[in-house]
Amino acid sequence: MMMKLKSTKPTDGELEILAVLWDHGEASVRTVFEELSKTKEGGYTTTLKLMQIMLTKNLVTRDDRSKIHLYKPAVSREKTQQQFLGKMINNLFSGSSASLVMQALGGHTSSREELEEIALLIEKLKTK
Amino acid sequence: MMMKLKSTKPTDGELEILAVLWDHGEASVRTVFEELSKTKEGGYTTTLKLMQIMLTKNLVTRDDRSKIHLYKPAVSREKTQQQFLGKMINNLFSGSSASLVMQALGGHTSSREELEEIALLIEKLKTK
DNA sequence: TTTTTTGTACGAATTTATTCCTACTTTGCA
DNA sequence: TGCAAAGTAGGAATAAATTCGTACAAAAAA
Repeated sequence: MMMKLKSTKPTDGELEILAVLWDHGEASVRTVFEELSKTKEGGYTTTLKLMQIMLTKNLVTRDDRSKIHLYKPAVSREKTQQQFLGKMINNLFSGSSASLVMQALGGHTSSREELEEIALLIEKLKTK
Repeated sequence: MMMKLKSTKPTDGELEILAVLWDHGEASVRTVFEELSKTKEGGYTTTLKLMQIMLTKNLVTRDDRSKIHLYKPAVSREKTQQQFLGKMINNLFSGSSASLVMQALGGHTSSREELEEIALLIEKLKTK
């Protein structure tokens, strides 16, 4: 029987770490820590511990052949985005993704190029 | 000096309660509890306690002239949507609202009418 | 009027997330 | 070699969110 390893919903702190890992592809605790330090307080071992916990939650994988362990995201950015979008659409937008899109477009500025791109996608979706 | 009453970011549990209050405009603990029970376990006093906490956080207001206290949302649905969208755009979409919109459109189905409506909004935004 | 039901208040227990301290190990270098 | 630097592991303290038990007050029903 096929048993998918459950990956729980990342917390806020975990999301920050995942963001770094998604950008780098693979990174040591040191690298992640340095990156987070740019915008955030906190000690080295805090990041370390969090990443260790993420390992037990199967949010990341780890290569520990070397002394310096290298971590990789075990969940994709896109999948995680969908996960959070879905939750938000249910919780806050009564299940209507269109309503979320309208709010996002209305409340946050987008460049003309981005708007063009979105319009294009809509055309494509309409012909489906 | 103008001091705005701080209203902190609602938690998941608080969001569920707010959703009921937004729909009803005003509701007793009993009403909210019944509503939540449709999709969720948990005792009456749990909902009560949560709503009391929300009062101290200024997420709701309360009319306690009658024995049955009536609660109203103190934050608007739209404002809260913007708050969460903003956070999500930063955390998960590298600050690009357009990228969030693309994901939402791509990953969650919308009706043709909704797509039309969005396309219309985009036209309006482009002429700005 | 007595009793039962429905309600609020509040404290305590639990759970989950976060933070940091300390111990120990390995590596690099003087 | 021996010492300092950089790592990981793991436990304990703290914080935040959630859950529920118990006490008591008010209203409704018997």
